[in-house]
Amino acid sequence: MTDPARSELPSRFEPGPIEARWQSAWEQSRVFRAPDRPQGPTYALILPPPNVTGILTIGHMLGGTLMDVLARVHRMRGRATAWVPGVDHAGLATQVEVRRRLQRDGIAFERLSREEALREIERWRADHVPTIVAQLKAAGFSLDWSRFRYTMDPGAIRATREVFVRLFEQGLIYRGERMVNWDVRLRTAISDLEVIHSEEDGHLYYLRYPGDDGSAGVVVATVRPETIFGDVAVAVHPDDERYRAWIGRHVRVPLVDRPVPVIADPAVDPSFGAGALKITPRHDPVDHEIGQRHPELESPPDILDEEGRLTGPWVPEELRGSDREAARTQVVERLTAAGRLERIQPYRHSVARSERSEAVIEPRLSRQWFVRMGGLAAPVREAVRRREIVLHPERWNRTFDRWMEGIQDWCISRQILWGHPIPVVTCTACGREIVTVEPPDRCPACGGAELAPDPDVLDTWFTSWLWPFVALGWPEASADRESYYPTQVLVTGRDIMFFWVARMMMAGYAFTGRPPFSDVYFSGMLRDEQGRRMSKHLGNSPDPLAVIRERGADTLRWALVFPNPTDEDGPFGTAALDGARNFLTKLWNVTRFALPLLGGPEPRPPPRTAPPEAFENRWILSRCHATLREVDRALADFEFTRAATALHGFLWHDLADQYVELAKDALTGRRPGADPQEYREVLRRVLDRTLRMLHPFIPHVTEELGHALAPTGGLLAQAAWPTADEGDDDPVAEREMETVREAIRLLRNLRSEEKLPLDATPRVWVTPADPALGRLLVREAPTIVRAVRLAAFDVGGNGPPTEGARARRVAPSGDYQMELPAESIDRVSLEREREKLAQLLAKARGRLADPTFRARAPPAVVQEAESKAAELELRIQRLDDHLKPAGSSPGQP
RNA sequence: GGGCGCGUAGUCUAGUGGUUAUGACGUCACCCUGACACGGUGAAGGUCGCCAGUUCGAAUCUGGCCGCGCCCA
Repeated sequence: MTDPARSELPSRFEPGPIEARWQSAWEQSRVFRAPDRPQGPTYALILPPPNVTGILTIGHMLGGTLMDVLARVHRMRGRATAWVPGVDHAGLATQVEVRRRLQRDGIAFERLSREEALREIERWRADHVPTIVAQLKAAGFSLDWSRFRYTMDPGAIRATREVFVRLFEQGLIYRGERMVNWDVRLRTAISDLEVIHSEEDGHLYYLRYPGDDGSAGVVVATVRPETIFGDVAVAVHPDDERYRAWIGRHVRVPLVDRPVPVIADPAVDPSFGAGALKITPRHDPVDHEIGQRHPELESPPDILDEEGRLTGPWVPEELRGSDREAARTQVVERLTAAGRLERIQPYRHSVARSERSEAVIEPRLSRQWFVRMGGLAAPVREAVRRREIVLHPERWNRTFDRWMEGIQDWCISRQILWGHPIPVVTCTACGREIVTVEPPDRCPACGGAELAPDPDVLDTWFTSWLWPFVALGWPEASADRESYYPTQVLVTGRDIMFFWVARMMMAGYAFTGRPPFSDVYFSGMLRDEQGRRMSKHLGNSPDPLAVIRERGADTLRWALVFPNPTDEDGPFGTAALDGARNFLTKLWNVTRFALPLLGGPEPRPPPRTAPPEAFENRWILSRCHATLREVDRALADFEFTRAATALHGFLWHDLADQYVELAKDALTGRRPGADPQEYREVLRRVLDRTLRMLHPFIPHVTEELGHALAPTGGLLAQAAWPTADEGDDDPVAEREMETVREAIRLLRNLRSEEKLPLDATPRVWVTPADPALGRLLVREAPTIVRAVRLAAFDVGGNGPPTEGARARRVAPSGDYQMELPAESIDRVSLEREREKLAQLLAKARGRLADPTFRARAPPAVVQEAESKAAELELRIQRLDDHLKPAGSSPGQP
C-alpha cells in the first residue's frame, strides 16, 4: 500500500513497482472475487478460453482489455461482477505443437503409444498454463481466479458427454459419409475454421478424353490431372451447344482407357477452361454434388489414401504409392507421352490449406460424426432478429443471419489423440453401439464385457460451444448458474463468429433454453505499423509480457484502446505505445501538480452542496460532466475508442491545458478576490472523477494516484463509478469560455506574428461586438491579462495613442488592438484574413440569393445564414476601416 | 464468382444532409514560463478516390467506375 506519510509523488512515473503493488493489493482484498450469493443485479462475462497451446498475443490483450473495461465499470456501478477465466485444451492445435517439439528432439509423435502421447501433452499443458495465467495477471485483468476452469476438467468432461448423448438421443448427432476437409499431413478431418484459402499460382491442364467411337472426343480442363483415375464421368452444361451432341455418349479416360459417360449438369461453367469438367466425386466437393445428382453413375472409387497417396485398383500399379505432388508430375509426363495433354496454362486460383500443417486440403469423402444444425440454428436466428442477442458493430447482425440461413451440418469427429473421447463404445460380442454419459462396464444387450471405444475424439469446439454455461457449473444446478447465467457480453474476434459464437448461441438455447449472453462485441484485428496483420507467421506480434515489462500494463492497455478504430482493424506499435506513455505521464504530472495545492492528501470530498461561483470552476465541472455522459454513452454502445478519446481530450485539453493554466494563480492563492478553497475543492472533485473514469482503462496508475490524493479512501477498484449530476451542466460557462479562449488565442497569435519579445507586456484595447460580450471580457480581463502576459486589457476604452503603433485583429467577440513597440502593422495578415472572410461572405450571399433556398430550407437554417452573413459583413467592414487609415498613415501623403 | 466493408492533410483517424471538416503522430517557428521537453504556445499542410444523380444545400444519400481489405464459394 502507499505510504500514507508520503505527500509527494516521485517526479518520474515508473509503472513497474506501481503495477506490482496494486496487483497484489487487489489480490489480497479479493475485489475481483464475485460473491457466491449476490444481492442485486449481476454482471458476468467469460474470458474466451485461450489455447493451452502457447502464450497470449497482443490480440488477446486487446480483447482482455475491452472485457476488463466492461467488468471494472460494472463492478464500480455496484453490479456483482464475475469475469470467469479458463483455458482451452485445443485438441489439434496442441497436438501439433507437441508433435513439433518432439520432432525437434528426434521423436516421432506417431510412434508413441496413446499413453505416452497423452503424457507428453499433459507435460506441455503444465508448462504453459502458468505462463498464460501470469500474462493475464500482469495485464491487470480483474478476473475471478477462484472460478478458473479448464475445458478438460471433470466438469467439462461430464458436460461434453452429456451433450453428446442428449443430441444423439434426439437424433441430432449421426454418423455418415460426407465430404470433409482432410489434412493429409495430420491425417485427420479438420473444421472449416482451420482451413485458409489463398490465391496461389498453379496450372490448368487441358486433357483430351477421346471418344468411345474413335472420334477426337472432348477436352477437359483440370488443375488436378492426377485424379483422373477417380473419374466417373465428364460433365458439360446442358445448354452448351458445343457439347450437346456428346451428352449420353462415352469418352475414354486417358492412360487407363476406361469409358465414362458424358453427362449434362447445370453446375458446369461453360466459360471455364474448355467448358467440360471431369467428375471425380470422392475427391472434390462440387464433383461430389454432381455425382449425387446422377445416381446412374457407377459408384465412385477412392484413389487417395489418408496421407494423400495414390492407391487402389483403379490406379495403374506403377503409380500406386506416389503422393499427390509426385503423382501429378508423373501423370503429366505420361499424358504428354500419350499425346493426351493438349496444353498447360498458368493459372492463379484459390487453394485451401490447413492452418495447422499448411498441407493442401484434400477434400475427402469420409465416415465421420455430424451434428444436424438446422434445428439448433432456428431459435438463434429468431433471437437475433428479436434482438434478444445483439451483435456489435451492428452490421454483423445481417451477415450473421445470412450465414445461419445456409448453415451446414457440423463434423465433430477428429482422427487425433488429444481431445474428449467420443462417448460411443461398441460391444465386440454383439456389435451393439452404446452411447451413455457414464462409460458402461458391460453391454446392456448381451452382457459382453469387451467394449471397443470409438477411436476418434471430438472437435475442441464441441466443448467450447458449451463454455458460457459449463464454466458456470452446468450440468449441475449450481448457485453460479442461478446467479450469473446468462452472461452479459462476449468480446471476441469476428474470425470465429460462426465457428464459436454462433455455436455457443445454439448451445445456449438448446441446453439451457436461454441465450448465453445478450451482447457480442467483435473487436478489430491489430495491424503492425506497416499495416500488416499481426500473425505468428510474420513474427510481428510483440510478446505482451515483454511490452508490459518494458512499458507497463497501463501503457499497453491505453495504446490498445485509444488510437484504434472501433470496428476496423487498428494499427499498433511504438507510436501507439509512445502516445499512451505520454498520456499517462500527463495524468501523473497533473496530479503531481495538484497534490501540494490541495494541501496534501485528505479524504475524498463529500458531495458538493452549492455550485461554485468562479467561472473556470463552473466551466470545468460542466466539461467533466459532459465527459462522463459521453463515456457512459460510448460504453453502452461498446465504442471503447470514443470513450477513451473523450477522456483523453478532457484530461489533456480541458483540465491540463485550460483549467490548470487559467486557475493556477487562484489555486495558489495569488489571485486577489478569488477564493482558493473553492478552486481546490473543484480541482479535487474533478481529479477524483477523472481518476475513477480512467480507472477501468488504466487501473494501476489511477489506483496509485487515487491513493496519493486520498490514502484512506479505499481501493479505486471498488469505488463507485461517478454519477451524472445535471447540476454540473453549465452551457453558459461553456459558451463564455469559448469567447475567452478566442480572445486569448487571438492575442497570443498577434504576439507571435508581431514577433514581440517574450518579456514584452503590451497594452490591449478591445471594442466589444456587443455589451454582453463586453461585460464578459471585463469580468475575465485578469485571466486574459495573465494568459497573454499583457500590461493591461482595456475594454471599451479609447484606442492606443498612436495609430501606427498597433496590430489589429477582428474577432466575433470584438475588435482587438494591440500596442506594439515599433510602428509595425501586419497588413499582410489583415489582408489575408479579409480575403478569407470575403470568400465566406460570397458563399453565404450566394446561398441567400437563391430563392429556392429561402423557400425550401428550414427557417432556422435561413436565419442562421442571414446572421452569419451580417456578421461577416461587419467584420469585413471593420477590417477595411483599419486597412484604410493604416495604408495612409506615416510616410504617406 | 457472390456477399460485406473501406477510400478524409505525409501517416493514422473523427465525422450518416446545413457555421470556416475532428483529433493524434510527423513537419516548421518560438519557448527548458515555479506539474510535465514523454512538455507549452503558435504555424503550415485537405479538389473528403473519380464521374454522374437526388436535394435549396452532399465528405455524408443513390447509381456507376477505379483502388484496397475481409468473409464465403
